[in-house]
Amino acid sequence: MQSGILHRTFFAENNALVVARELLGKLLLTNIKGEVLTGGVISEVEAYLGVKDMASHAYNGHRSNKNESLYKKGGIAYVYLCYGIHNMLNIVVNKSGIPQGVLIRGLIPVYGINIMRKRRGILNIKPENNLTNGPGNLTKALGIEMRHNGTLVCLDDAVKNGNGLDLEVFIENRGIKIDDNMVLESPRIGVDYAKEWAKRPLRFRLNEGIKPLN
DNA sequence: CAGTAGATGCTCT
DNA sequence: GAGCATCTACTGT
Repeated sequence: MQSGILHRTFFAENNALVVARELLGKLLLTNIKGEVLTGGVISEVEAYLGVKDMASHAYNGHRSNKNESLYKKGGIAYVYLCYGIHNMLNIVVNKSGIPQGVLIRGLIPVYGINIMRKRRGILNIKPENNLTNGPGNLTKALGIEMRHNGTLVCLDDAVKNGNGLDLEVFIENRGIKIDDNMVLESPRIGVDYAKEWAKRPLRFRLNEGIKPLN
């Protein structure tokens, strides 16, 4: 895979399982207008496998204004509000009509640490390794909001302004290799209601102690 | 440490 | 009106 912002084909031509695993070690970055670049290395993700997956918002073909983004062609953001407080970021994957996504749950902070602290409202109070851990925390640190729902997060030649210059939220490859022995697999968080799907190992995270930088 | 209550707002029934 | 793909602070060891 080339370095730089990922291309839409990667998201649109792979399933959530493949993309989830591959996103570990990539950089999730935000360039919110008028602010400094913020973000870091993706360290934790979950795959949501769509219509058959009881933990998915698209289970059994469920479809509404809220989750409409999931049904679009991969390579855009699916952002929704959880517990009335937290914005959750998924990357939509697979072809149009196949509603799969990858939830971003954790980052190793790299860029714009002070801005991220400011957005979190913790300044110098909390230790840095909690700055972008957890799906609600990282969206807050990166300035990701509901207005980003449905927006492109990668390059797409077929789309107007798909050259990456206008992206506020995007994913980059910096050539960080994540070997299988660096990855922990476990059940997903907060989906106990999903019966047998609650136990499937669809959560992937970097082993503690491995902190790839640059 | 582990366990839990409360905050909070929108969608769907 | 219920129920959420959560987080923090507070309790009790």
